[in-house]
Amino acid sequence: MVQSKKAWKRIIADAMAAYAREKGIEAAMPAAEHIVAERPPRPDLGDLGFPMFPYAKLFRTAPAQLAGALASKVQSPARAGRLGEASAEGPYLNVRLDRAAEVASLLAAASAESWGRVDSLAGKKVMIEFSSPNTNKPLHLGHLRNDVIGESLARTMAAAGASLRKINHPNDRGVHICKSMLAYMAYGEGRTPKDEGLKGDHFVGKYYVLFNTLKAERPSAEEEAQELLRKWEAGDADVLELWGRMKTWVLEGIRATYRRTGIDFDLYDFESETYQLGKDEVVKGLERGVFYREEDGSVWANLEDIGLDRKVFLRKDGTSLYITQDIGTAISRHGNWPYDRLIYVVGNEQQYHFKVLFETLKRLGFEWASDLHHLAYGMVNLPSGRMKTREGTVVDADDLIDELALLAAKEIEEKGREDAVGDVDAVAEKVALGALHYYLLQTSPVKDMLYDPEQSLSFTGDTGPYIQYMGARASSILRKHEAGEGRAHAGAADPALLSGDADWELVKRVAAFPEAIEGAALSMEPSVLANYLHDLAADFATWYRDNPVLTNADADLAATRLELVRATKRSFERAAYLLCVPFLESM
RNA sequence: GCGUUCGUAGCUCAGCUGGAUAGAGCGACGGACUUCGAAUCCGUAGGUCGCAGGUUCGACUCCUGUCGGACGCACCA
Repeated sequence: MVQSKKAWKRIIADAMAAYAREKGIEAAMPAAEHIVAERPPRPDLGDLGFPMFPYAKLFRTAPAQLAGALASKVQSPARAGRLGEASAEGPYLNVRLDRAAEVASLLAAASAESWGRVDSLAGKKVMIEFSSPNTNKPLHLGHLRNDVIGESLARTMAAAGASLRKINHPNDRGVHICKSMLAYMAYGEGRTPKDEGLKGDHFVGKYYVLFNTLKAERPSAEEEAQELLRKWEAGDADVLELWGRMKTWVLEGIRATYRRTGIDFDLYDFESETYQLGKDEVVKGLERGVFYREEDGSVWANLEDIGLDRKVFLRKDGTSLYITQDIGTAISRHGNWPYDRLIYVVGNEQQYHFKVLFETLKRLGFEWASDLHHLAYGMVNLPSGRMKTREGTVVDADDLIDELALLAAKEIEEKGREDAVGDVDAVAEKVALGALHYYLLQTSPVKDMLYDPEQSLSFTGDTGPYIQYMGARASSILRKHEAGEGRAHAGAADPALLSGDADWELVKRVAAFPEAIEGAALSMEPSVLANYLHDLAADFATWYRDNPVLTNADADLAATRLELVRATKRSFERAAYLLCVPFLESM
């Protein structure tokens, strides 16, 4: 279908050129790739629509008249290429594709191993940094959004041909880490997560919260935390030992959550290992006049000329800051693996930071600074407002998934699906993840979103489970066929049989899968794919209800529709994978 | 105060690089299971796309202003 669209643009461009010659018009004609194609609002108007408004004044002809003139010019090349036919529909040149030809090419493409891969980003190296948790507490709902955006985007860009490197840049140093250490020293009595029967991240997180208690009991606690940080930076053996121990606990816990949600990384790039980076670059930049030194010795950049502020890059004692480090990591990453793009999946509260970072790298003379991209995502709010640690309104990632899985298991039991499903808990877990991930990806990343626990626990409507259910229904039909049931065995597939309107609508939807991947990959918006998948599921639901496959009286039609089900299922599977929604054969 | 960003149906969200009557889901109401699994399907009701200008043959989409919300403007990360 993508090919046909391109071919039509070519044909129309040629027809315009010919028409221009006839009319003696010298003006430059639009290039084929610039001709806009759209979907007519109603199926009976055709499969593709080309508005003629933009070319009216070029030809000094009314759009409707132009559409008419081009329609006749276009017929013979279209027929020759089995591309269907064109007609003027008011000011639009509309195209009805050759259904049999399109069905044949779709069924062939969808059965190929390459189905679900496009080449829009072929040869590109994309590095993506996401998740990057603090190593003093477990993951919460906000991380889940970050994680699934990053993972889904990585998968999608890889499907679009890019080679990906996924990086986790945990924040494992700083005063907040020291606070959990201090509280552990005060209350931990040498206990381990095992002793308390807690997951490592929850265990350490507990002490981080206990720091507030400590502070109430001991007013010097804040200062002690600062002192601990100084010792850490000085390399104090005892401090480093405890730091390492607690960090390991947290990471074990967080990694368990990643395993559960299907998130993984090519590289862990700890801040404790990179925080010294960037200083040299700042010194070099100082010599070149990119930075200036204040009287107290601190080093600054003045970005006021582009409407930003002045920003510190080195403290007066010469130590580095967050932004200094980011300068260093960007440079060293580019040195190790020269990327065509580096995407930072980081909350939108850091937009200013990245603006300054990118601008500074540009001023330092790195031409690849324009390849850096901050994928800013919005906050996840609750109906009651913001999540706040102090108010205990943070939705813990593990607890949330547990709760969802429990509910899914109950649903399976209520429907009496235990036997059909096999391992109830395993399937319930996948339904839970499908519900969660789809919910988080449905909304475009830039927007703040509302997380309504009750609504997210509902499995009806525009949800992950709905999509999984449709995938399972498609699988079920194929399974029955494999088991020898149905009439498809007695027939032979013939693409021409799917020319009826009902089949055609589903064919078009399935065929649009590659375009959805391309759209999501280029715009870096997993929600594009999420919306596509929902449309696919909804179209399939309507279709299979009214159009018998295995039970069809016509064996050839049964066999052909079976192929369409197969193509649909493969699209479900691959699209769901890209969205981190587990595919289920049965649920 | 300055900057960034969001503002579409009662609620949660779509709406592709501006194009033909603005779409889903939830909720409400009414239908469909001796028929490939009803976590489903079909129908009805519900919107002056925050507001006001501007650009354009054409604006939910671009520009300006304005109102409202969120976030940011640390020698924290």
